[in-house]
Amino acid sequence: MALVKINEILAGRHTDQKVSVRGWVYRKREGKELIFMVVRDSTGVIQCTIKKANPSWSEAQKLTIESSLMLEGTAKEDTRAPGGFEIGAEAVTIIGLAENFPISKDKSEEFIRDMRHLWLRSRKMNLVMKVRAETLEAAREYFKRQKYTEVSPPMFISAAVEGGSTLFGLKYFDQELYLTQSSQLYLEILIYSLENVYCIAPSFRAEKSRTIRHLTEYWHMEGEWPFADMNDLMKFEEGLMTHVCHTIAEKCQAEFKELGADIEKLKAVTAPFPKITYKEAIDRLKPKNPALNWGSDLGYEDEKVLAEDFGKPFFVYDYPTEIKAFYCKTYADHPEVAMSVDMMVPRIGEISTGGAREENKDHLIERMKAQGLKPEDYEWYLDLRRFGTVPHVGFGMGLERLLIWMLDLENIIDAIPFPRTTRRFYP
RNA sequence: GCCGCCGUUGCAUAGCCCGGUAGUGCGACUGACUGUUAAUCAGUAGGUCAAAGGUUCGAGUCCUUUCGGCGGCGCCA
Repeated sequence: MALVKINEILAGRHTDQKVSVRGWVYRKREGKELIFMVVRDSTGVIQCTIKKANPSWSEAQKLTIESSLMLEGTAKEDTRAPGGFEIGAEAVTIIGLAENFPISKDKSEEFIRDMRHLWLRSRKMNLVMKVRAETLEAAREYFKRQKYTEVSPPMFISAAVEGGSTLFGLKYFDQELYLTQSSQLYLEILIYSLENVYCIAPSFRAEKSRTIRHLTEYWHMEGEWPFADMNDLMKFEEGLMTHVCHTIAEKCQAEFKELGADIEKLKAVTAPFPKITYKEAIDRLKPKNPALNWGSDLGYEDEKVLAEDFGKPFFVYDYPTEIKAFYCKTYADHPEVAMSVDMMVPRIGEISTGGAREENKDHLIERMKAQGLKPEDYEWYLDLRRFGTVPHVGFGMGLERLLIWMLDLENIIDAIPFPRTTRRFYP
């Protein structure tokens, strides 16, 4: 008897054949002559029936929600069954009898967050995790096609990438270390050997943000490469975003359908994206928000207004130097403007930040001092400018922010299996 | 960091404004019934109302504080 996956049966590939499935009880309805067992595995759910005359009847009666089991029977097409197919069970074997499952149809957000380890079994989380995996795969595929080498940066670091206020500190034997908030500086080291590099790794931020788009631990897709400028950077980001959206639209149709997410939005993503400068953004927003001036940070509300206008991913670039990090390259003829670019999407705002990096050692030291940073803390970073410095660019994109936009998720915590927020780190 | 909302049985909730024996649905258990779609019907069990203090003859309800949770802004991806 062939051991099969449930989605194969639902695709009609085993109709009228004897099959064996392994999985868990998703629903159960018990009658006097007939028991309906809805069984799930990693690929889907299918209704199974067993009649009272069957020797396994008493075993089936014992089944509880989320018990694991092996079930053998005949796959049949049946319009009465949800999904159009069902298995007429001939033998049922309980593998692990489940206790009373705590998650039922009445559940609050708070409760399913406490039950995350069990909620991950839900259809919703199952589907989102599959889209997440496909997204990672599509991103890697794009980087690889463009001849980028995947590298592995450290999570323990000794100095901050930016200010330092958002770093998690930790005891490292007798020293104080931090968890990385971006792998950018380490990618910058590696371009001198491998040229085009990328990584997909966690970033940690100790921001006490209380929103639907912040995690303290999130997955960061970062790329960095030499001999490139702002145009190259935006072109690459457009290409990555387009490739990921189109690949997901093709590969995850079933997941989007069951989740009720809009797949047309992904198909509509095409390069080139709209691009506006920071100054143009300020001019556009000024009538609605008179408080904005050159030098103002664009707030989330401002970004949302812009995003609603475009209705799709777009870039804002050329920000004031004073609101950007020390490593941002500035224009030689007007140093008050930094070569920095954010990609924004509707509802979420920023999903990526990138820019050209300052390659001149003396300018870099000036910028560090202006921001109250000690150049001696960044000796190895300055060495990169001492030994064969090169113009280079890079960016970082938040994987979970990309996912909540693609899937229309209400909260970023559903884009990652084990979310860490300011208040939650269990399980 | 600032602001707002919430906490009643395993789960979801009513009751709080206007103080007077804590009610319902789901789940569990018992039984009936059913090609059912997280079915339906009958019955049973299940609650120091987040904690502490205060007001009161009397507090789930009013007041204060604390704890826990959620969200908005700031900050960011």
